[in-house]
Amino acid sequence: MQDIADKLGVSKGTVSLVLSGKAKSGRVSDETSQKVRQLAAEMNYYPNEIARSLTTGKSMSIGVIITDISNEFFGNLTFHIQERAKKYGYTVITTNTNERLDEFNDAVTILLNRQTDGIILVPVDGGEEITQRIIARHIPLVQVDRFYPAINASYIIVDNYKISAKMAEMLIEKGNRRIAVVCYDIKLNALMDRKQGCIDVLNQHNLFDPALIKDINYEQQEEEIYKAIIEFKNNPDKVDAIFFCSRRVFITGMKYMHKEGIKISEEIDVVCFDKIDSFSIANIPFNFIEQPIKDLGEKAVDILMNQINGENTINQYLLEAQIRRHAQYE
Amino acid sequence: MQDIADKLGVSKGTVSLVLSGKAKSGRVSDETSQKVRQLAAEMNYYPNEIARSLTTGKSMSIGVIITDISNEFFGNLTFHIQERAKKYGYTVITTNTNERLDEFNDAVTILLNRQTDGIILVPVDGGEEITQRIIARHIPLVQVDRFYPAINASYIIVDNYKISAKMAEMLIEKGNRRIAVVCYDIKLNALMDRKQGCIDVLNQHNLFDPALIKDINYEQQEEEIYKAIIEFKNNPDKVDAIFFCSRRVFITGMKYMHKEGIKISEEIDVVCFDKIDSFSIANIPFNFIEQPIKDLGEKAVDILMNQINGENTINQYLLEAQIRRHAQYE
DNA sequence: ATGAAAGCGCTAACAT
DNA sequence: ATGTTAGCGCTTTCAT
Repeated sequence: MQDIADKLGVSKGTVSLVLSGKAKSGRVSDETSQKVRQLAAEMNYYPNEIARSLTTGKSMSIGVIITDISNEFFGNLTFHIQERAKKYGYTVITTNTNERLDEFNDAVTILLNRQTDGIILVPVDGGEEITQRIIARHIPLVQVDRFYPAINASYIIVDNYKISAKMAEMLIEKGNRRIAVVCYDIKLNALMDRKQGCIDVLNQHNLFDPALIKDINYEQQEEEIYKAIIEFKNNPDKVDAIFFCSRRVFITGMKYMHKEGIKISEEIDVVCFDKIDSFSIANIPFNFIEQPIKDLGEKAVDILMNQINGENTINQYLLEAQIRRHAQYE
Repeated sequence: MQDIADKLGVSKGTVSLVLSGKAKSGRVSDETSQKVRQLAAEMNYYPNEIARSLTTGKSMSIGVIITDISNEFFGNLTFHIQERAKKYGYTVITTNTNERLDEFNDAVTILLNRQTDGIILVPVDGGEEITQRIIARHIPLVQVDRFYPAINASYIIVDNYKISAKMAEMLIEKGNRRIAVVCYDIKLNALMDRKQGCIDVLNQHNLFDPALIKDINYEQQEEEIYKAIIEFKNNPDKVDAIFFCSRRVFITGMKYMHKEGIKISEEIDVVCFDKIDSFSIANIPFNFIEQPIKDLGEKAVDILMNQINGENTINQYLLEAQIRRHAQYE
């Protein structure tokens, strides 16, 4: 920048004004503007955003902390966050926690140090303390997909309880009586709500059987899900339907149902919480719950941007999911 | 930092030395070190990485430009890149091009301005010019999954041609004679190699029939793939197998094969180029090609880091993919 | 063993 | 309409 100024015999300040688009305001003459722009192009000058950030105090970047970018749900979520942020002229730094507290803590620290202008995060079990630090430093924050009840901050999540209850109602209406639920044992509201929504409805209809509720340990999901499927298969009182509380659990469950020769839908109905891109490779009918991922991501960014721009209110949104059906051909 | 220095009556420089772990070198006394560390913790001081970057000239971040983070392949790739970068203490900024040149150009410009210490990118059709700028600015660069033949830079890709040819050989060996290929018409080496690998082998065996090679337009893939499936179904000379050149094409193809009542594997064999997480929801046997995504991502980071650390050689790797089988139960 | 000071590249307030 | 200057928070060289 100094180079440009020198060669043109003008000052660095003037060059800065032109190059950061503040030339209009009647401040710099068109002639100078032209010359500066032209020379900048010739020298192929690129502004140094780091230096700019240091002076302005804004990094024009936001941090996103998710569980695992290779997971289809978070991949989609991140995609929409990134595309939305792009519209605002913001850059996105993503990090994975792999559902681990230590990685979550590291991620927050790094983003804080990098002076991201705001943070969107998917809470991890036990992360309240470090999350409070974000707030203490007055860095705009939005929780997504889950939230810490003990923390007073913005969040945007899906109404897991409601849609799960609705799904259970629907299963019962269709004549299912013995309904099983397979869910991780992780103590996060998103998952617990899904399970509880089912259980409450089953109870209302006097159809609740604790033996049909399976809590799966995340680390040993393969074995535990397999075990659950076998139990359901051998249950003397025939199981009518299985509600799988998340994508991965559903995939694994289907695998072992196939292995056990269970005719899905004919013998046992299944439900998947989440839409999977590749449902169509299986020609089997079942219901699934589609979350409004695009809304989730875009709105998270919108809320964050409002906070970055000085708005001081806390926004807590509960979005509605949809029950949909993957149909069978023929 | 100045605050800490003032309160302790030492200089900013000393504090800097301690806090950036350079206290040892016999430079700062243990006593001062202690005091500085303690006070920093009390005041809960966070270093400003932006300022640090400005002085050191290293941003400790790398940029990653991919097609679309919501795509399972790129989600996985990005995951491994991020995890590897984390090990090196680097932060990752990701952006999606959506396979569009304008977005690709924007992405490169943004990363260059942000002073990322290196860039890993998935080339987009026509992006040679801006990619040259990265090189002109001496920013370390690694291409992944694809590469620009006209550009002399590092890359790491999968040997698409070889594995596709091998797959075709295998199909023929198993007795398939009429083998179809469904592939996007995008002019990127990764895709063209997959198609060509098949075609060359078919030709060698005198089994090549141009009518069975379908070039699919990316924008109208649904309709075009459907049309292709119908054609195959109605082909008077029975089609034995279909090689789908990528994940999305496979999923869509399977959908329409189901719709048309084609018995997959029994009537027509299928092959999917790429592994899909949720194959197991379908109890259908078929072969697929698994790319070494983890290697791809990790090695890309390793190569980049070597360059960042001053190594000047260009590394071009061709990794081997694997043929695997999704088995059917019973 | 520690202090002082320059400077990274830019912006913004103030002069002129 | 444009020049000057201070300073963002840190590292690093050179003195002391």
